[in-house]
Amino acid sequence: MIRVLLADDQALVRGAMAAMLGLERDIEVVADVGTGEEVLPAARRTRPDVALLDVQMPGTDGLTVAAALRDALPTCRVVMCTTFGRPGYYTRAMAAGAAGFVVKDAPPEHLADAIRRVHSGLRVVDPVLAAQSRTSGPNPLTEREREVLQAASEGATVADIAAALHLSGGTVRNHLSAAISKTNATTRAEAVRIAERNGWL
Amino acid sequence: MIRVLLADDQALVRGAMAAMLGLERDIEVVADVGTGEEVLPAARRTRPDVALLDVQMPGTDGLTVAAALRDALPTCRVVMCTTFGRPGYYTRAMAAGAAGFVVKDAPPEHLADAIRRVHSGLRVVDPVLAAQSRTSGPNPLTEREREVLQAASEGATVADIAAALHLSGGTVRNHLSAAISKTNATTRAEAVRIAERNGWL
DNA sequence: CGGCACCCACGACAGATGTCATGGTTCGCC
DNA sequence: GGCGAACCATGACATCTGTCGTGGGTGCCG
Repeated sequence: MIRVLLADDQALVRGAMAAMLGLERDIEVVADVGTGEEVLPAARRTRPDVALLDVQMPGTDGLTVAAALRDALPTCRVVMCTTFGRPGYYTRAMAAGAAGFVVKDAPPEHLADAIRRVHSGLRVVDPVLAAQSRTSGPNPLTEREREVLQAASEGATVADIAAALHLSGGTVRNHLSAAISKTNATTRAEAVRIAERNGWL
Repeated sequence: MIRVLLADDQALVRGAMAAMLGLERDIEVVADVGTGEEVLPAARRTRPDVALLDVQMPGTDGLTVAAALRDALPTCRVVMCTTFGRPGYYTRAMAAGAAGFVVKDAPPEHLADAIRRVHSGLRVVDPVLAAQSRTSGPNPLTEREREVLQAASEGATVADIAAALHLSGGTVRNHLSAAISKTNATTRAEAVRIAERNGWL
């Protein structure tokens, strides 16, 4: 029996996935939570063999949780599950010690499959994403650039960002300019889109 | 036995929802499709009692499909299902003739419940969303403003939009200015965010 | 130590953006 | 017919944005 912990912020799909996995003879869902913060306590309590984590969650995101979980329960294998097949997510998930990566576009059978493989010590990779993550490369943005672009992505103006990060307006524009150039964009908005698509934010 | 058609672009969650609904004694999933275009043919073939449609789908979106389905199979009731509880989606879904509206945050039991209620002739509404849709009101943007803002949301500059819509740059700026003012925003980017949140795009 | 990368800042400039005033057209409605 | 709403357009203006050059500070590595 493979003990599975489920983490996804959308209760409906979480319940649905639990139902689907429950149909499998060798899989047992022992816990399901809706936020990143709940994962660790639930995992300590239920000792799952595999944790299925959504990347996007309110509060602590799945990637951070994956790393923490790896430290707290080294025997528990992690499968990341996400709506968006962004190359950056993939690489970051692997860096955070995930053993598998499944996009929500994949055929349903893939999920139970991935859980079994990961449980038996194998790694489950999405070949398309793996290729993309090689071509798109690692995050080219420096920490400051990422921070500034992130703020801009939420609709903040230069003045807003400058105030929030205690910088001068000129410096903010410099960082934005660098980010725009590194993403091969021509506008701030475009840079945001590209960075988001690659999971660089 | 309630015959249900499932439409959601993410195969994994579609399969999971099918599995969950399959556990219910009185519900039978007779078709499941991944795009808006496939809905009508599948519905004609399988004659479902209830269609569960995701709002966001590649190609034809769920709201359009709902209206078409209402014309083609008037006996088939429609439940809209979506990740984002945007007030505009709710009102548009109701206008398109949907009988129910479920957000993916809702507890899993709600889904089967909603299907049963809708099948028995009732309407299923999300009280929170209904309230929001009253306060946020109907789409204040004119068709042109919506069109221009939509283009801007995809990262296009004024010049790009002007070229795409065969307008002068000044006109585009005027429409954008009007949209910004109507959304109580101060920037184009902010206007986009607000409009998206309300489902006005 | 001398590079090198990153961070911060200032100034200046072209171009884009948001606002406003003004004027034209069409269409539906009282 | 008069009126208002939506559409398109122009020109002018203040402001914001993106770019570039320059300079100074830190820390790391060969």
